[in-house]
Amino acid sequence: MTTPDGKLTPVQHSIMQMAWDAGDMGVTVTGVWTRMDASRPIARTTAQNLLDRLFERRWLKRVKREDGIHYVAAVSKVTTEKGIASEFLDDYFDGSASKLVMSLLGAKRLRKEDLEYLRSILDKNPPGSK
Amino acid sequence: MTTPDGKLTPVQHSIMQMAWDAGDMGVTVTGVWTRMDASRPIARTTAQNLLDRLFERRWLKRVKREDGIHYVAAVSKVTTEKGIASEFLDDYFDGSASKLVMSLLGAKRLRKEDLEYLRSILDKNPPGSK
DNA sequence: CCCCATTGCCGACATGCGTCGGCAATCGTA
DNA sequence: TACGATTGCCGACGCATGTCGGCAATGGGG
Repeated sequence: MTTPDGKLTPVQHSIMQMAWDAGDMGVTVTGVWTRMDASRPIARTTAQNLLDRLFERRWLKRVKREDGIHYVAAVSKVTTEKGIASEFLDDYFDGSASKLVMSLLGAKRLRKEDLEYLRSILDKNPPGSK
Repeated sequence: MTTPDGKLTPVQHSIMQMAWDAGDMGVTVTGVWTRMDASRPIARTTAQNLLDRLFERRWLKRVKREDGIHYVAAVSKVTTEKGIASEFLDDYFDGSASKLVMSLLGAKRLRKEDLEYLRSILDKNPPGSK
């Protein structure tokens, strides 16, 4: 039960991203507000609530410091993204990574660098039996 | 405007899946209800509303036939899945397919068949420069 | 022909999310 | 010291979603 609740929406994920980038330092309401406001104008209380709800759902930890309240990521980015990718696979691609990659290929979302990179990963993986 | 609105939740996607499987025949409220009820007990009106809202959002077309109302997929599965995969990539992996595949790899969601399949895809792709 | 099962549809609910206004406390500077 | 800006927090909204009950119409079997 020290595990986060539920899934992350895109907005929520973007906030977690800021928290991960900030490391132990954590983020503040004003900090998040400012950065979000850059793209789409947002009220300060909006950032506030987003942060608070993420805290209630145990995605963030609250740390009171001299200069105000900081929110620190409670789960690692790597762990979280494994979960996100896995759930997505199960929810929309029948758990088949191949199907997902094929759709990505069809959508032309795999650029040459991606292909080369994937090849390098594949090249140093479990003995390709064949 | 003959384009569907918004994204599909997992439940909604599972219904679209039934519609795609049914092809031109389409699905009926009772049919969807029965199949959903198999996993988790659901009221008939729940299936009804799910179908109706998907219709309002232009994911399904309504076809009145002698034996009742049928709902037929209004968009192809292939097109839809390209979109789903693309949006997911942008929303959670910074648009980078490589990052996504790495998470899948870390989550051990790429089985041997997947790796072999990916290799075969890579093998017949744009002249790997360099 | 009548009754009951099926079908279609309307309205409603609890929840979560993104969004905000307003208020009280605090703090730095003029 | 006094005042304006900053910070923390509560309550609320509109909307989408999954869920359901109830009712009217339709139709097939006894």
